[in-house]
Amino acid sequence: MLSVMVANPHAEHLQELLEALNEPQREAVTHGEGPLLILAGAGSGKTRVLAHRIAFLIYTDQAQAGEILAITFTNKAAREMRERVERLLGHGTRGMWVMTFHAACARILRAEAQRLGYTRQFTIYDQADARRLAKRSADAVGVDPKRHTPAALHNHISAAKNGLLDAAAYRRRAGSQFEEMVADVYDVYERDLHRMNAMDFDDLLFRTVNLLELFEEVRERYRESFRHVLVDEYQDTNHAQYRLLQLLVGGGRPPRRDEEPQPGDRPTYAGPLGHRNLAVVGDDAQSIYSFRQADIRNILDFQDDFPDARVVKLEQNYRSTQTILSAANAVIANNRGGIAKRLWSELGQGEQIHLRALDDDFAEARHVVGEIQRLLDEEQVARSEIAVLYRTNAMSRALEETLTRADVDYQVIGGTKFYERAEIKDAIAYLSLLANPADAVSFARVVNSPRRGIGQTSVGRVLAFADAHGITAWEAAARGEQAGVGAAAVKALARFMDTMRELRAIAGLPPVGDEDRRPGEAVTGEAATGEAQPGEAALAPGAPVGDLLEALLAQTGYVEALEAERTIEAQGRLENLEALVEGAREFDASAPEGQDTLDAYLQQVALVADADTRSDEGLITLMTLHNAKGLEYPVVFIAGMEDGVFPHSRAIDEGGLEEERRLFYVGITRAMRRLYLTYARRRAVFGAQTYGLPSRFLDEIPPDLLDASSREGEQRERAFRPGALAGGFAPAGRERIAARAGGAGGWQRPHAGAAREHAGEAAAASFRLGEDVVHAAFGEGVVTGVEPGGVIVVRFAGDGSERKLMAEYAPVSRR
DNA sequence: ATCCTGATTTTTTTT
DNA sequence: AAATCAGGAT
Repeated sequence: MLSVMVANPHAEHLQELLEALNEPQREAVTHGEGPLLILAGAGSGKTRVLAHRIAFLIYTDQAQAGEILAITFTNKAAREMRERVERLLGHGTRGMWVMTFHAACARILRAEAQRLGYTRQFTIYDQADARRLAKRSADAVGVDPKRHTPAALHNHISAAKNGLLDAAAYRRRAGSQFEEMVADVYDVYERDLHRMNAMDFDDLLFRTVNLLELFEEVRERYRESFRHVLVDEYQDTNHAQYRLLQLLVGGGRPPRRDEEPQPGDRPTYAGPLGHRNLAVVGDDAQSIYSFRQADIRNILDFQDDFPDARVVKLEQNYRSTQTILSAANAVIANNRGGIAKRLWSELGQGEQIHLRALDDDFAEARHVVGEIQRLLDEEQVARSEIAVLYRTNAMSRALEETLTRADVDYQVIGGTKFYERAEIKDAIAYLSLLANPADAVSFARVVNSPRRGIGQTSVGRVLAFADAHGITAWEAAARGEQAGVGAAAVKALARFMDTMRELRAIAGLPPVGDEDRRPGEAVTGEAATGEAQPGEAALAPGAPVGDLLEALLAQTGYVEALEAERTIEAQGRLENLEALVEGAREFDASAPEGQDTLDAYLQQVALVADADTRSDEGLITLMTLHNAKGLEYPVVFIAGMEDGVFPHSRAIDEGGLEEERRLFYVGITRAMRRLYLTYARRRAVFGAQTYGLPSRFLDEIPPDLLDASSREGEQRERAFRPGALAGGFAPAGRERIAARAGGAGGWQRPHAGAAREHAGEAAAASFRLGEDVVHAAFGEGVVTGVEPGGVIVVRFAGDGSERKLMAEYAPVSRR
């Protein structure tokens, strides 16, 4: 090692790079070629190790920037990784692939899609689009929609894809009538996707694996190109991702029993070994994505895959106090199996953990907010140092309302997404349809939005006609009459198509019909090898995406229709669209050399959830426990510590307790100095009151780690400013918890969600447009809309927000 | 084709 | 509590 350093022109940098590391970290960073497994406990500096390793590989000339593929699970993690590497190198990382699995696959497929019978403009369907398509497929097959929801069907298909089973392979394994039916739906779903030149999220992985298995030349090219592959959060990889990595680095093992090929399956590639320069980092105790088919065995069996792998354990935690670590260790000890790790910290015992019981979800929220206010005022804690975590997104509501009321600024990570709003999805669907005329889902979405007099029936006829004749929705729309569409709708369709053709011209796209191969006709085998240079732009660059969007919104009449509504809600939608255009302009400005900007833009929009767009400094952060993985905060609240909420009732039913416990472990270990746990005896779920018991996980925390008032049985709910709501009296957890922990068998735990009572009293006040109202949480506002079903829209003066409320039940009254 | 109303569903977690 | 869906009225 030393000799390398001395001979190296970057010797100074190198030394600096390595000095800042502890011994095992340094071992991982300086490991040379060959497989490397880094078992990194929570807070042990794994991101740091990855970033340093990348810098080390470059400084020691073991790799060029362009020869590194570093994979993360979220875009946010990717961005952070890139920034850290740039800081270490002191310059940019051009050519380095630092991105999510999905983004890397999309990029490879963009270049190679033609080999699989797709054009490079293929559309990426998000979850909602995929579900819609699954519903259509289910209808086509004649599935009873009452018995099987599209979501459930799509989940099965998704699981199959992540297991690398296509429809035929899935059918071969079908062992029940239900699975036969899923196979039928899968068949149609898969065929339609391909016909529409579209892929869902799972396809991005599956098709890339297909590509690398099928085309030796492509496989070799990417193998050579990525001399070193690094993977973060390896415990959360699924089978498709596992297989992808094996193909890229050349390694692997015989199939497991549940992966045995069946007669009729396409043979999988098992060729010569590759460079095997694969470095993975992970922690089996933090595996929390099995619902996405993550397979914890990937990390547990890494040494079977690579018997010569070097294994490094990182056990020193730099984040949390010993009290917090002890709690985390005690909790996770209740799981069976797993790789033994002893996390330790030099940060001292620190403060004990605070546990509080509250009467209901709003009392819980008031307690949390009251404590936050105290920390801000009395202890000079910064807002950015505080996070509130919860199990499900829906739980943010009580917290948000209470924070708003207390005038504490906050941000929610995840949750309702910008790109999921109807007007944004419409605009994106227009772009998708322009780029990919075969995209029937987008076609169906926008053809009558704004209203053009093309209703469900007409759209259905067009799509059925396209289906019957094996043509695209675009082509079918141009032949409305033959499709049996009524005369008025034919005219409307023609006008719509004219508009779309004009927009295609503005986008710089050629007229539809001759620019690309019809999707669905795969170019297979040898015939394809050698043609089509990846990365080469086939089309002339068109107008910038921002301009195109603006033109589109104007020419389709979309903006006009919204303006005509003259409601504040429509005003909000217009503002959202302006924000979208603005974002697109920023994208244009930073896009490299104008080529294929539309495709690149659509890809980014599809793959970048705004959970990872910016997170403002200076705000309290609210998010789900899942979203918190990889983050750390000096002060962490975990709310909703009740059985049925956390662990979630579905997980209890389906035997997912160990994963829930890992999720709790993740939550605890986010905290650096201070950890608060709260639960509510009563909580509104789906608008009905539910009674819950304290989470069984609370019993697993050694009582001496809890602070005195947590243990001593009673304390007052913290006074809540302003407007001092009734401070509830809370005889707290200890007796009940201790009683249960002590008494073997304890008391019977009612099935979660069993106890419910009806909520709300009547007094149906009818509100009228323009009336001044006051809301218990949001304050003063004005009625800006009255909708059917007793829904009113209120614009609040406090924060300018607009919210839909149930007039009958919401705490609003006339002012 | 579109609007209106009542019924049903939603809540795991995400690329 | 609020969103979505289905069926019926216009």
